[in-house]
Amino acid sequence: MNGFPFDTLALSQKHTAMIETYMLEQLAALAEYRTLSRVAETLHISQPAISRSMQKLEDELGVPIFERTKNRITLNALGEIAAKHAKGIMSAHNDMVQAVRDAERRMRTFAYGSIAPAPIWELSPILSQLYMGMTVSADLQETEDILRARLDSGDYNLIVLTHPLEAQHEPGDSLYFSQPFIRENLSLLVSNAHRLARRKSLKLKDLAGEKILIHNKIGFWFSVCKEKIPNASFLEQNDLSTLSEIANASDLPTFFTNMSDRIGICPANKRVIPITDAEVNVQFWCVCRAEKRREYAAIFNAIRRFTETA
Amino acid sequence: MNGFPFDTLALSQKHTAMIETYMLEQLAALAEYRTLSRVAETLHISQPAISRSMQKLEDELGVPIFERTKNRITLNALGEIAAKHAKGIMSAHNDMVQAVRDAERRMRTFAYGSIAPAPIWELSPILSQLYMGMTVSADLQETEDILRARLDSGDYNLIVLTHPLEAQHEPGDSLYFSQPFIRENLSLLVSNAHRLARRKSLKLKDLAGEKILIHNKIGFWFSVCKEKIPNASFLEQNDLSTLSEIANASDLPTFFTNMSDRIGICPANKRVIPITDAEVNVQFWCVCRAEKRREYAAIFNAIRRFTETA
DNA sequence: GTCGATTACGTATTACGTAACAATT
DNA sequence: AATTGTTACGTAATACGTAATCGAC
Repeated sequence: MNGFPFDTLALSQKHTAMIETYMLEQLAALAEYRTLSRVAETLHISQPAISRSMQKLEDELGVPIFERTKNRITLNALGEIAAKHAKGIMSAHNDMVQAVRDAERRMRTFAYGSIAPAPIWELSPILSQLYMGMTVSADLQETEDILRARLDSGDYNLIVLTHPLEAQHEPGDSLYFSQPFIRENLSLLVSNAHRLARRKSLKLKDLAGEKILIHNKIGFWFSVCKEKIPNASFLEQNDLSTLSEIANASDLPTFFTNMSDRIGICPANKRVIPITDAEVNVQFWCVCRAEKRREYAAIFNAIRRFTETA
Repeated sequence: MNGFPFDTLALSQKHTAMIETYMLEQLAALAEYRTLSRVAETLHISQPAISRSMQKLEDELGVPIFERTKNRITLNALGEIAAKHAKGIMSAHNDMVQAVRDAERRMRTFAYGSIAPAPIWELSPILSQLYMGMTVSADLQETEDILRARLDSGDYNLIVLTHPLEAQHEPGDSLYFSQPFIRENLSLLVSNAHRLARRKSLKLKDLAGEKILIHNKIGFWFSVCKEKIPNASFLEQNDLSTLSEIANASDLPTFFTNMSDRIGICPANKRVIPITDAEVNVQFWCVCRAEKRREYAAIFNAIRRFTETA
């Protein structure tokens, strides 16, 4: 025998030789499928293999875990315990590879979420340039809750809100770091024939009862509009180019912001009427967890430069 | 290639082949010992073996988990994560064999604890006869807390207290089942020359200031005596036969109960004076968890028969 | 008969050790 | 020179499949 020379001494009580993975896998499967044959076809190995594995497992545990009759094998009480643990270990295996791969993905990607689309249009180019070779992924979310939860869980490196986030837990040091980003102001885009076309400015409640063409992937705007405009009927559209085509071809009013023109929605023989409610004239803030502030210093510098020049 | 015929199809993405135990073991060890050579000598395998294992592990995870220089290998951030999980899985392995073997031991032994020695003298023979071939283990404990905790944890199948145990949590059904067992009454054993020798009965406080020879493995008796006898100086002894020899050879008073004679401590030219305090004239109760009452019916029947005839 | 578990036996896989090598200290 | 990690190569351990056997339904 080669290898460990003390084996000859240790054979009386082998130092609790670690249980092999395949045994746990097969035991867990046996607890599920109840017969060796079904385990065999499930795991794509032969019955005799399972039979021997379970014998060996039982032998290594040193206690009987099966109730055997001539052509039936069932787990006894100890076997059920063992199987429960085996399942736990199996899922721990999966958790391990999951965790490692997730961590790797997080290292390779900069993921952020935004409460509105406009910050994404501006921020993603900045980040892509800053994190060359990395994946920059941006999510649009309707609610702040999701954004904060994913920021805290580490799913997001950064989020964009309409207000800064301060520490509500610790009095001394903030949990979050917030920095102002772009501003966005909502206007209504109406044809000259529209009843509101002459107005210099509007309140949301002035739009009561209007039929308004609207994009439905616009983050918090959507809920604000639905909430603040009484009896409005929104004609939802989720394709941007068709939306602007319909808007041009019809007299239906649409929304428009100071950021909209950057992505090519230009008004044609229409009027732009500012909406003056505070809720729709927002200052966006980029927020990260306080402990990441140093790591993301380059980002916040780039954002500051962008904000100042823009 | 024999075996699973679809392997040829699946080779593009091997269905997340489960990580082998030896890899986890070696990874965990590497996180501890920091170099392959030290891992090798710790686990009693060669360095090249570790080297290849870690390469294979890294390959299977699909992400780099090491920082490699020509003659140095260290875990990177991902490797630390992997190692943390590996350690968890390793201990889960140990927990599994531990749990199974513990469960087996519990099935093979009837373990109980008692607040006093006398119930053990009576109960163990009964249980041994009832559970032939099983191990009957009896523990003497000084406090009820330990007994109850171990009864609840399953370490004890049964405990003996000086009072029944009723449900304090659930109003309807009791958590415990209690059945009366033997009674035990404390007396003082004194030589005829002793100042208390003429007394027909005693209170514990009458023993104030006495030097008393006492055994120190007598469960609750010890704390009761220490608590209720003011200024007593106890001469502790933990060997029973030498205690009775000293008692016979000296004029020192000792304790004695109605159960003492069963184990051969007989008074020789001494007087037995009953002590009348309620705390030292006790009724013992056998207590099990309510859900075990049916399972232990035979025990409680045997106890009842014994109690009635004795 | 079929189905399920076990045993026997040969084989393919693979984790191992030895040896040789490379590079850093 | 000593230490550390890697590669090459042959070997020993072992988990596997096939075939045969036994019992139960």
